[in-house]
Amino acid sequence: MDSELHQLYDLTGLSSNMEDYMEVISLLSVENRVVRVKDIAKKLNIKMPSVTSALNRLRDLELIEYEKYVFVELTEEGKKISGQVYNKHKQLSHFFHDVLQLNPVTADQEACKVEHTLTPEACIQLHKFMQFMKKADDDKEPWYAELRAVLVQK
Amino acid sequence: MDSELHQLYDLTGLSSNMEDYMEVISLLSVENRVVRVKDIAKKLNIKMPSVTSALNRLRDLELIEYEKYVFVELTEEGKKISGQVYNKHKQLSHFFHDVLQLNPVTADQEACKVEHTLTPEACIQLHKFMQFMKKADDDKEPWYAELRAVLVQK
DNA sequence: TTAAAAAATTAGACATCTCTAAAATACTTA
DNA sequence: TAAGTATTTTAGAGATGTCTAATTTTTTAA
Repeated sequence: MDSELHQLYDLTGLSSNMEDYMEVISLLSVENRVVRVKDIAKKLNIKMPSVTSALNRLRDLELIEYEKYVFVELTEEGKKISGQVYNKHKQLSHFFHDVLQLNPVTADQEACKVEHTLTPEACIQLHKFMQFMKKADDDKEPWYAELRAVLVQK
Repeated sequence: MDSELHQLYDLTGLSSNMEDYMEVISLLSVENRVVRVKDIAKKLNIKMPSVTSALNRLRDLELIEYEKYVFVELTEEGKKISGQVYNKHKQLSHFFHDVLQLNPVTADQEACKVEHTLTPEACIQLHKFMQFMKKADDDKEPWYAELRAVLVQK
């Protein structure tokens, strides 16, 4: 159990920016048939030449398959890493939305930033915490309703 | 009340690194009589020339008073900003320690990283959340004891 | 099938933040 | 007070990650 969680939250060894690229590539490869430089740039709010140079670095790290003018694909290693980042993201985004009651968009933005900094240990604890909170919500615990009321207040 | 909180958590407009410098300078000016380049470097785990160049930038921003070979002091604006960062830090460190049950050192490290990314809105919600949790702890709510038990488990 | 439009890349610059090596300044103590 | 030590700064380089302008390649459509 412990080792499973560790696997989920293992560090990638990538910079925040590179992790962002991996995550966006992963998202786009689900959303669209192909992953375009233009779309990566749009999602990350940067210009295309920045994407090209990032893709070259990610290819050198063997996290993507990429040749000039050809669409991008994740390698097995790349899928593993983007999956790890995405798991952290989901966890955090739930925390910010379901617990702290931020609106979904803000919760997502917040998760985007924090996901790169959380250590495996913190993720494991957050995971346990979120399970507890989810159960309280499902069981309609009165204290959980109170918490929600407090957080929704201006 | 709302505006008070906003003031506490307002963004500094500084990069993560610059915020770290401000925080360390603030800490050292409490700990020691004077703030030395050497000590800043040690706290941030970097070399002295990096500190010198950061100090020049912070002086240009009028956040510190600094002249070559003379000890560093925070300006009023600098105190305000380092205070804001420190408040976020304290909040987060409590969350990681008191709620998620990370050990104090890890909790502090985690806070150090996250403190630069949290928006004012998220901070406000976290603040409310922490107040609720503290009250539950003080009131010895059974569910709070359960939560703690879950989080302490391996 | 070829001209126009769209997409992507290259080239080169710039900001941030770090480093090492060497020089300058300040402090200490014999 | 002068020599030696500690501290700080300068100079210059390198990594990361961004940009604009110009060029190249691919796609589209007349």
